[in-house]
Amino acid sequence: MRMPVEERRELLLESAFRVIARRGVDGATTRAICAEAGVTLSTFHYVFATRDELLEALVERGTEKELTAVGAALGEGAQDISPGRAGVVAILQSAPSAYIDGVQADPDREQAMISLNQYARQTDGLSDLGAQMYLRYYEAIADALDGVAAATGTAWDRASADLAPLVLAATDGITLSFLNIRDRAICDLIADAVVANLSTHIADNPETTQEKA
Amino acid sequence: MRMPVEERRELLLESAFRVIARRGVDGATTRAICAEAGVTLSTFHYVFATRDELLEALVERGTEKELTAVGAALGEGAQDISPGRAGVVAILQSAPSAYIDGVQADPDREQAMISLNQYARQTDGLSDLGAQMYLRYYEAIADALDGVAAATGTAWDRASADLAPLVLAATDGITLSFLNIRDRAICDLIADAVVANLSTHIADNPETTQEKA
DNA sequence: GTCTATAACCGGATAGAC
DNA sequence: GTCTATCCGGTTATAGAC
Repeated sequence: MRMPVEERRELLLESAFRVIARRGVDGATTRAICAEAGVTLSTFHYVFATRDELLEALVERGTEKELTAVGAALGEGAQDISPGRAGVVAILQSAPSAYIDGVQADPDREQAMISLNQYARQTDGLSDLGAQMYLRYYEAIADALDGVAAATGTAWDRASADLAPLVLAATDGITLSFLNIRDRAICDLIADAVVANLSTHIADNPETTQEKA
Repeated sequence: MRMPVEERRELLLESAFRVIARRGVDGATTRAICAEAGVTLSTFHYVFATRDELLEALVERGTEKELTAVGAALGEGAQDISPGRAGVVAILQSAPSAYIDGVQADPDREQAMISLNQYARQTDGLSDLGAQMYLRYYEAIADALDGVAAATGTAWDRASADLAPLVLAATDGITLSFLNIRDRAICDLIADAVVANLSTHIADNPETTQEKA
């Protein structure tokens, strides 16, 4: 079945991601990817010069997709905004819950993201990309935290950039816990702890001081 | 150089771990492991029937070693015990700091542990082992938390089994953060947050009530 | 127990027809 | 663009000498 290059490229990237989710990066041989995509080796090499090239593209693409997914998840949480500390807590509680829902619904996806991150870290020329990936997550989370504060008329008692690492660490912890023992209750425990911790960093500002009293 | 089987077995396991630390599980070919150990392929297969057999043994051994390492780290922290809330906080602060020191001193070691955990999770017949690994960590951490409380004459306001997941999630988060961006300050931020969170769960008991006033 | 040599296989990549 | 057929390097595992 003939197909323009860009489309075939997308198909191969998606197929590769699915294979990696099931069998890890090293299990994602060109043959396995091609079988998943329903094409032959030649078609693969018509689109990508080498397997490494596909993996690099996949690492970049994975980061972008994850960032938009995170943004979307936080967007949902920001639906029901009530001002003041209570409003912040409500949003803080819904976001990790939504994240855990996502992990539970599609654990293989997270498995693939972890595999790709590890691959990037251990691969010459891609380790910087792994670092950038994390830094961009931090930025996105910090922006989201600022957004929450702004929307609820509150503020954080320290730079949101200092709070973002806690959030990412928590999601990493939640993800690994779930992938290893598949116990949602434990994930909720971790999520509750982060929410509790973040809550201690809400510094009510003038508009909502009445919440405090 | 002749050597009893058990000794050769140990040597091969250690060599394999070092190779995995540098190049990942899939980079740990039998050849690479043998080169690291200074033996030939035949010697490898005299000790282990297959490469998979070595990897399985290594996953088990890795868990044990990590558990004893965690125990030792907590043992150090328990040197200077002062009673009451202040004593707990002191221990809580020293433990993660020591953990981060360890990660910083030998990041490849953590890289190897992560690789092995991921390998176990994605390998048929070893995924249960990955789960057990995590559950045993939880137990060890819960025991340590109980020990801290007992040594300082305090208590936790909830089951230590409900606090353990937070600690492991934090160490996972710290480890991944460091491996990706190598910024110790960020690791300390995460560690501080866990300590702060755990501190909120100290329920002073009769012996140390004076601390509260 | 450890070696050298080799069998058997798998993976990435290419050639050339269509 | 996509196919079939093939090359070639590297990997696991084994055979048989010492």
